[in-house]
Amino acid sequence: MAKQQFADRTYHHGALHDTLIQSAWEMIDLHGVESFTIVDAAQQAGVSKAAPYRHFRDRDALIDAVVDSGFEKLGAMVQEAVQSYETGSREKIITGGLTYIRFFHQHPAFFDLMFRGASDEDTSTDHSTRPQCLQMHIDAVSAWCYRAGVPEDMVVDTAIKMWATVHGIVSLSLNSTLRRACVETDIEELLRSFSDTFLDGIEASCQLLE
Amino acid sequence: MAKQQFADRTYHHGALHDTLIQSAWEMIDLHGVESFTIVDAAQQAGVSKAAPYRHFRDRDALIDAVVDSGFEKLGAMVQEAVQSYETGSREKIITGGLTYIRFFHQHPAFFDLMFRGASDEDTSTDHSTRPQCLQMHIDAVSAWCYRAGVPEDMVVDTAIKMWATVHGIVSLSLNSTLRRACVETDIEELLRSFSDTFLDGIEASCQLLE
DNA sequence: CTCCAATGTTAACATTGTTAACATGATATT
DNA sequence: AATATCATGTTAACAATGTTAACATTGGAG
Repeated sequence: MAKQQFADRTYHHGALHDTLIQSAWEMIDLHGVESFTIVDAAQQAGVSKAAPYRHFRDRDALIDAVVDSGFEKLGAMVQEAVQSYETGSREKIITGGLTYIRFFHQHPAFFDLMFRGASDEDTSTDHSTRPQCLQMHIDAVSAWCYRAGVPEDMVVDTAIKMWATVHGIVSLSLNSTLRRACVETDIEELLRSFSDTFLDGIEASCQLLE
Repeated sequence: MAKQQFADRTYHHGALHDTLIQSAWEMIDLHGVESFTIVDAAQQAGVSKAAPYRHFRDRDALIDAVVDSGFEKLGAMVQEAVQSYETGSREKIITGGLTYIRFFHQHPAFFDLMFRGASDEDTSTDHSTRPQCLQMHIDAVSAWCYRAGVPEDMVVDTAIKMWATVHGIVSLSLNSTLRRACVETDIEELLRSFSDTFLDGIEASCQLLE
């Protein structure tokens, strides 16, 4: 459906690369990676099933590109949500986390995909969007740490712990088996209280140092 | 290699169901799920490629059974590691978490697999090993909470948060992109300090209530 | 001992990923 | 403007896999 603007055009598609990534995103978003095929993607774009191979080495490479676009979307969404909050505020960190949660609740199929362990050591493509997302988070935590008097050498540690928390919560809430165990738990409230307990703990331990 | 005890036996294999699960475990453990095929599994068991369909509806059903066996292994390993610790102790919880981390560092391919979100609502098979793993953890946290004077209605909440923490840490340490950000971080030490900060926070907030 | 249900085999088939050989046309160069 | 070139698309093949149907074997219940 749709995408007819290119379907009956000329011999050359003109924007196949981007169209494939976008189509693939939508298809995976709706039905998961397992059922995603190059054939379907090509058909939806109105080209032959061999055409995608002019733009992507193989199926995995296309999926990899879709994952990159996912990190872009995630980064943009977090940035958007976070910008109005004061630099160094606790709310800025928590809002980032909440947005992270909401993003993957909207696109659950991509959670597994974007953080699967077996990411090839693919040096050919860029992938810079991935560390960027983490860096945004580290910056926010870093600013808060500075304000709260947390020593320099604990910043990355603190950021990692906060990220692990948010990530673990998402994973929990997306897993069908484990979800049953906490069906009545408000996920967003869970993150808030968790963050507060944790950040309180950091602050307390740092005040002892002074 | 191996499995010849059944290979040249009779027309009927005799233990194909379990053999397939075990072979599949090993193959996935070594090379990941994507490259796992029914054909290979059948060949390794010394049967035709159609034989597995007498025991499993399709490829996914076999993988699902392997995942169940994984939860069994995980549960056994945690139980083993934890049993010598005192009921209700903080160390018992942390040791459980450390074992969880070690298990998935030994079997990284199964982390994605065992916690993938799109687990079908398959009511046909058992799957009771999955909640069992979580229940063990909840019990340990529950015992600690009782000792620490944490009110009843905070127990599940606390257990979920601890689980999310451990799970997030594993996910972080297995992901190739994110691993780089914390390459010099000692994962096990990270869990210890995180747990201490968090559990201290819980204890402190509960003492205020008294 | 006989029969049947469980389990295994062989032989097909559609789908998919992938490549090779060929076609087209947008664009730079003369 | 004419043309050469290279990126991009097409068609036609292929092997591998998942899956099913039709048939074979056998262990065990009656």
